[in-house]
Amino acid sequence: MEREPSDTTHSYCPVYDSIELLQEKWVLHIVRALLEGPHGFNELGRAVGGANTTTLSQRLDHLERLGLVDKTIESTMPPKTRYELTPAGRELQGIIDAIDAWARRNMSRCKKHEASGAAA
Amino acid sequence: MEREPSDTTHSYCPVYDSIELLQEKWVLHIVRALLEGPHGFNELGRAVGGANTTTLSQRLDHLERLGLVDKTIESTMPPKTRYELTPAGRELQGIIDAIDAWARRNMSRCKKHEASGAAA
DNA sequence: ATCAAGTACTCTATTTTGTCAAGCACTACA
DNA sequence: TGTAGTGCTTGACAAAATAGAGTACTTGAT
Repeated sequence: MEREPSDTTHSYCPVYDSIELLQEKWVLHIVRALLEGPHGFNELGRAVGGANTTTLSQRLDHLERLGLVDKTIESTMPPKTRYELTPAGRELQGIIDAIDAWARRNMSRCKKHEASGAAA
Repeated sequence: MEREPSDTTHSYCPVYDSIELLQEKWVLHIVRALLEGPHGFNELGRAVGGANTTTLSQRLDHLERLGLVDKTIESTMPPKTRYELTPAGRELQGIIDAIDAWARRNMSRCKKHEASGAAA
């Protein structure tokens, strides 16, 4: 009675897949930034808190392939690109809102708890 | 006009910190599993889809230090441990619900989009 | 009694993932 | 002219996650 990640009796859960996506490093930060409006590439990198270009383009590429982000090249040579959320991407607002709500209510307490050496 | 991750003018956002926490690999899966009820260690590992023990104990340790997870050793020698969410941890339900709602509405479309070679 | 499997972990080695630095090709401003 | 900005890509490298073995002990089957 073994279970593998690809186990078909346990999988196919879209929620599991979504979690897999959202826990990719920077993805949630990218979504949060993009919910505030379209961004350029470097601009976005700064907005999310300093993701490096390699990772950033990798993540954006993934989000684009999933149809959550739209990439528009406004001009090639002075390079100008615009990244923005598609309708499906904009629906992620609910998730960010939930995180926002939780964070404002619990995060400071968490850090306090951590600092007070709760692992004793 | 440089910006570093530790930039105090831009930081201190609890939301940013929460995202940092939630995007740690397996954390969302762990929370989702624990919302269904308490779990033992190996049991939890299987529930989240096969995280290895090293990573799992690391994550549980982190969540415990933040006061989101409670660890109870029920017996030392037949080893038996119980992991469960604290009240603050249980409040993460809202986030999982939001992910759940989004996933059911959009995830299948995403995968379709991806498969259809949208990166052409 | 002995074998197989389960509990909760930790340790080491290897693979996967993410990051850093540099560079291209060009514009804008001083 | 030089410095800084735009949007990326590539190759070398570091950090994180993984597999797999090992510890110590119990339960259930044979």
